[in-house]
Amino acid sequence: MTIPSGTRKQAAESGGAGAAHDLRSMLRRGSLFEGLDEEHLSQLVARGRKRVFDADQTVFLEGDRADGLFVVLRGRIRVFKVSPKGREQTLMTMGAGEPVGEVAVLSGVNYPASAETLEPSEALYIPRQAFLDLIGREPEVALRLLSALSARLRSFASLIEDLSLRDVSQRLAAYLLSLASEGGPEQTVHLGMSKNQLSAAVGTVPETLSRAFQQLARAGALETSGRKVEIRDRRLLERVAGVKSSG
Amino acid sequence: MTIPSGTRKQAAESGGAGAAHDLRSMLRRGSLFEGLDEEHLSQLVARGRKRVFDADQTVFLEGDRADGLFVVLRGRIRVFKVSPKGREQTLMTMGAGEPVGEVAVLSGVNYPASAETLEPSEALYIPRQAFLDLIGREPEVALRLLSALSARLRSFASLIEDLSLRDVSQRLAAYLLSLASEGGPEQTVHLGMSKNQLSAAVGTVPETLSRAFQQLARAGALETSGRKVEIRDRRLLERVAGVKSSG
DNA sequence: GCGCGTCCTTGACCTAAGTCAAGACCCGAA
DNA sequence: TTCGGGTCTTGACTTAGGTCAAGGACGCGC
Repeated sequence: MTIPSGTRKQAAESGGAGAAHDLRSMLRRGSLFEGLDEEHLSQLVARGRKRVFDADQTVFLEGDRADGLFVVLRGRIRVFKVSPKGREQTLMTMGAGEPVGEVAVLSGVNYPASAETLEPSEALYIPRQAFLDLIGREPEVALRLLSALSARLRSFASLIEDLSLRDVSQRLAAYLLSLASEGGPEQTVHLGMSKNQLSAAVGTVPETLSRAFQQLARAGALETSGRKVEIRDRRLLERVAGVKSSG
Repeated sequence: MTIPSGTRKQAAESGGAGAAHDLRSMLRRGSLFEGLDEEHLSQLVARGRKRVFDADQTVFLEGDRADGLFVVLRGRIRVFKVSPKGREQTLMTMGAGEPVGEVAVLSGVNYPASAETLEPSEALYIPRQAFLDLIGREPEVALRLLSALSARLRSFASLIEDLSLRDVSQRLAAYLLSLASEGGPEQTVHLGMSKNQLSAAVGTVPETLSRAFQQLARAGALETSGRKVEIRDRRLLERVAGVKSSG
């Protein structure tokens, strides 16, 4: 429902030349390529292809043959699964500097989930072999990638835990707190996506999400207006979420 | 409930010497260290420590400080999360040659989940630094590890999908089929764990699991007896599971 | 300002699945 | 053989949360 086929426009492409310097510095910003030397970076950019996306545009679909991966340069991409009946479950949301679709490159031949943009975005598309060459040659990058995948594994594990062992209000509270991360007891957080998409991230349907919000609002934990949520009682929210300390 | 504290016996340990050759060939069996040369392997074994576990013994608990990882030599280890109320959700089950706890070594300082044996098992405990040294020095191993983590990410993603978008019968059917993997339309599969543990793997409670079995049995898809399940109608089971083709 | 479409909320309903409490079964020990 | 312990199943009940169908509310173009 979030990806009516009519919305699958073609993304703009641009060859390796042009703003190559720009690209390199953008890549460096992400933890993955942080300390990478000029030469390897240039090679990567030369063999890659920048792609520009509108908001809510499909990046790839589950099952598509994966000949490469994307590194987000700007914007946000959400990765999700779709049920036969059209319900969606978001697996993760990736921002600038983070890789998307590398799992398909490292094992298997097609993307294990679908991906779309949450806002106007740019990504560098890197062909499989170029990426494999790089990590084969630069152990440093391989190590960074290992730690990135580990972190993702952690977050998947906690999503599994949430879906299996906690109810919608708990998940919503936890999600909001993760957006709020630091800050005082009162604070405004921006969802950065539609309530529809939020429901997919939290693992429920819009109706139930709405009721969960209502419940938290009635309890005095927060107030909502559009895509903004004002946290009124952080402690309460933490109590609802179950205050899990991360490792 | 599966880990009453009284069960946390001390695992037997043995120094690097002794059956070192045995260990090396065992390690080579797993895909992770498959082609590794004798020297690196010896180092690994020298710096590691073999540990022997009974069935249903705790290997580590979520939150424990992680100074190293385990490589299963024999038996099976299941990794799981526990809710405040004591319900469990198993994340994965690892067999011979597979690493357990490497996520904690690669990112973060403590184990993100708990682990226990499903049967009498042996594992090589490898201290963090020994492992990091190895993958820093042997790009081949790093690559293998990357592909192992990718595969795990895939399986986590599909567990998330299952928990969020499919019901218990579907999950059970899919699980049984994954155990049956190949083979004719009629076939006996061994669960290799108690129904209690199976319910944690499938993401439910024993009562509901029991009813799901009953339902599938009444439909003629299978028959159960103890820890064995006889598949009577594979097609039907596949239809229930939703026949997901893997990538 | 008006009308329309999209997104969000609300209400009423229904069903999957969790809880609680017995019982049945199996097995090993005495 | 009988007792006692786990483990599994069954039944009756409750509830979270999904579904369906209307309404609102907001934003945008005209």
